[in-house]
Amino acid sequence: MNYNDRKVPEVVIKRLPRYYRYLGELLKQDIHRISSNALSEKMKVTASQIRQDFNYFGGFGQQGYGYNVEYLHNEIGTILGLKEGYKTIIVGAGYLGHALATHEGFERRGFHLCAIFDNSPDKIGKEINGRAVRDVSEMEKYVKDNGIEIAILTLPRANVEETAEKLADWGIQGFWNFSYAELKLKKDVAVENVHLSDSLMTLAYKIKQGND
Amino acid sequence: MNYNDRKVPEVVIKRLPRYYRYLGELLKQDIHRISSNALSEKMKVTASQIRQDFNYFGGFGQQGYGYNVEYLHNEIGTILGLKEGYKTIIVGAGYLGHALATHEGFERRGFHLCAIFDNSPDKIGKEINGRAVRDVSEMEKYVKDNGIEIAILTLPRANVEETAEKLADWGIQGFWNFSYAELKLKKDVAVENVHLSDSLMTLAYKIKQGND
DNA sequence: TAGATTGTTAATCGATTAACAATC
DNA sequence: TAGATTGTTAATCGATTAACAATC
Repeated sequence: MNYNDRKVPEVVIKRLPRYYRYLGELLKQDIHRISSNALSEKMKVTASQIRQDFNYFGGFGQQGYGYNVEYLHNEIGTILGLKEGYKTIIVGAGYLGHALATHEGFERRGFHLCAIFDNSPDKIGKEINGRAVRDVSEMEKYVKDNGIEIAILTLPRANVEETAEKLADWGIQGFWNFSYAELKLKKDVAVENVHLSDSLMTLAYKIKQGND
Repeated sequence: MNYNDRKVPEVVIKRLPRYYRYLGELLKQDIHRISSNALSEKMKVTASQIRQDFNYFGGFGQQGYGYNVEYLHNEIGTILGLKEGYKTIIVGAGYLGHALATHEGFERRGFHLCAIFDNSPDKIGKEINGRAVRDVSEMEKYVKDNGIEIAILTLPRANVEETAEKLADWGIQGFWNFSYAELKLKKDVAVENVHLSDSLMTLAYKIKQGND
């Protein structure tokens, strides 16, 4: 699991993408060296937490020097699995599917979008970002033949559960689920649920607090 | 802040939308009464946590009976601020803006979408869900005249910071930000950042773990 | 070498779980 | 009344912060 088998807490994992993001920013600004203290100021967390977090994976710094930004960025990318180059499909070619298909940061993070599927005759055959939308009836063969690993689910709620179970049977290892339902699958596959409504409700609460 | 001024921890707030979601489901299934124990099984959390969470707001149950689902659902909705009917605009009429504009759960959670803005001549005037896309040059007047409270930011990263600062000056109280940048504004307004890339990276990590 | 800053242990803080008296 | 289940206090667990020795 990591260099010394301490279990990495969920909260730490959740912070890794944010570190990755900030380190990427630093690189863009041509900053190649940073101390936990300087980084903590930028990110509004404690330096202690930063050092503690990195140490779950073995420590990437050097006493008296700090961290090499490029190296650290790269290591975190590796830990997150961004070098794996996962083969991905999008299921559901609505506006959201469209938005994700044209999402720039996608390929950059090692996700290779192979195909887009839909069941509506209006959409099948139309091009999205240079790719023709395929008929879901061809999906089983495509997924199996091409060894697809990740499915992005942007289809209507009613069909999600059933579609995902099938996809898992055909070999999909991870789901990025945007439908309202909380996906719970029989097979033990990775699921990341994106609940936009939850996020919106959190915003509503924050505004209400501010107005008190 | 709440019925006895204990500060509600951030983690509790984050769980409220999920409770709200599950309670809504129960109502759909015509279940009108539930114990913390039964709910805990469905939601895969401890009954203790559920009771503890609700008690930050004063306790909504009855000994020997449990919770009235409708009442509880309603109360959590109120706590979250879903009854406020916030006036909302979308800034950026790309695919993501489009997706959110047609998002069904939107109005249902008390957000009233008033207008959509873009700066591209290609998009201005086009209809989205029955609303003409407006020119951003009219945005200041529109926001001020109509007392808009929330702005959903689905515009390119490069323009986000500047646009958001202006909007805050014009009276916007909350931002739902989808751009890659982490919004930090001078004014003290509510910001909910949605980092789709972070979510995707978390998925990548989970898959990698599963494969180990 | 002296100064800086990490890696890591120890102390603190907060959140979760357990337990049970209150009460419907 | 007896049984059920909450509201709430106390115990436990885990995460964050502080401190400092190791070392570049």
